Amino acid sequence: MGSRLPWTVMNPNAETPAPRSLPRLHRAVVEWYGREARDLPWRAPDRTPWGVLVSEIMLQQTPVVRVLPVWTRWLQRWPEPTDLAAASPADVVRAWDRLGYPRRALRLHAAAQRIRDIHGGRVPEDHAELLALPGIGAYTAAAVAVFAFGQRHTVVDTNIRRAHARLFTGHALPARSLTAAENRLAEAVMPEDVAGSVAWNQAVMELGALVCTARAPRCGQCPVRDECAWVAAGSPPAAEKPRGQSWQGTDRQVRGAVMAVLRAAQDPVPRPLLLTDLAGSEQLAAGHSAPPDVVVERLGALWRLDAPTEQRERALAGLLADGLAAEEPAGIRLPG
DNA sequence: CATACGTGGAC
DNA sequence: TGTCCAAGTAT
Repeated sequence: MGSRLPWTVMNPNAETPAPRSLPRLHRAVVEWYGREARDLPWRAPDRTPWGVLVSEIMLQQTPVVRVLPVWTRWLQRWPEPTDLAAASPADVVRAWDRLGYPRRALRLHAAAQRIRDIHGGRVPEDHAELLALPGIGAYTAAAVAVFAFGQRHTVVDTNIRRAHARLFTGHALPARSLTAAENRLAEAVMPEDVAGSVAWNQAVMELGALVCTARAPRCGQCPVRDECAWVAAGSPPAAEKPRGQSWQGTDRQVRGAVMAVLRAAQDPVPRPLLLTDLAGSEQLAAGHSAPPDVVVERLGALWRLDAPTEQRERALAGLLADGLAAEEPAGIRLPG
């Protein structure tokens, strides 16, 4: 067979070890990383496992540029897990600022307490122990084990999934949810030696973030363009359109607005006042460019859409269930 | 396996 | 302008 197509294209279900061409791929991508990688503080020589762990949690579904300032402040304020463990949940959520998904902040806080209580205040190196921490799933456990402790694990994040899909499988985008086949592929294409595997994981992730991007991939700058199954196939478009996350008029939107009010308030907010504030919330007005009176009218319409009070109450119930807000005589407040 | 979960920048 | 997307996790 004189075909130059990547092995997975010829043998999509293969679970066999790496083909002969992989070392060249490894070298090309790792060299590219050495040239083009971003200078991020959680990659610096003086990084700590705790700093890496914090960065990985913050980076879940959140862009690097938004994480950078918050991460820096966070590490200054809470340089060790035990420092964060001693903080109040309210302070933790406020310091989280507007990174989004504030439950991550609460889980990170809980993880810090667990690290203090059963790991002697040190971030555990063991993958299974990392996985057992709140807020840490398959990706983050592997990422910390690899990037903080230099171990050999398959790191599979959205960047790597996309790069693998194009490079090896020939698809524009990976499936909606992570499949067992993707994990097998990640293991199959990873260098056998520990140092090589760490470099490869880091480099492919960066390649996905900077070059092999979701929207407009910069194939002209790709170090492995000639090896790419997707390019070889003529860069066909994605099979199915991604399903957008609904937002307007959902509990989620209301939860976001509630969080904005509670973050800004130092004292408990009386329930009636909270609901009033929500009606005038910028969050809920965002996306409307009409004059103020029209916006207010539209918001009114939004609230009236279907049982508006019930919707607000449901969002509030969600916050209470998450422990993000506490119900007390004085009003609603952040926990702690 | 699908869905809920924040926030804001880019096209 | 509305849609898509960003180093996922828990249920």
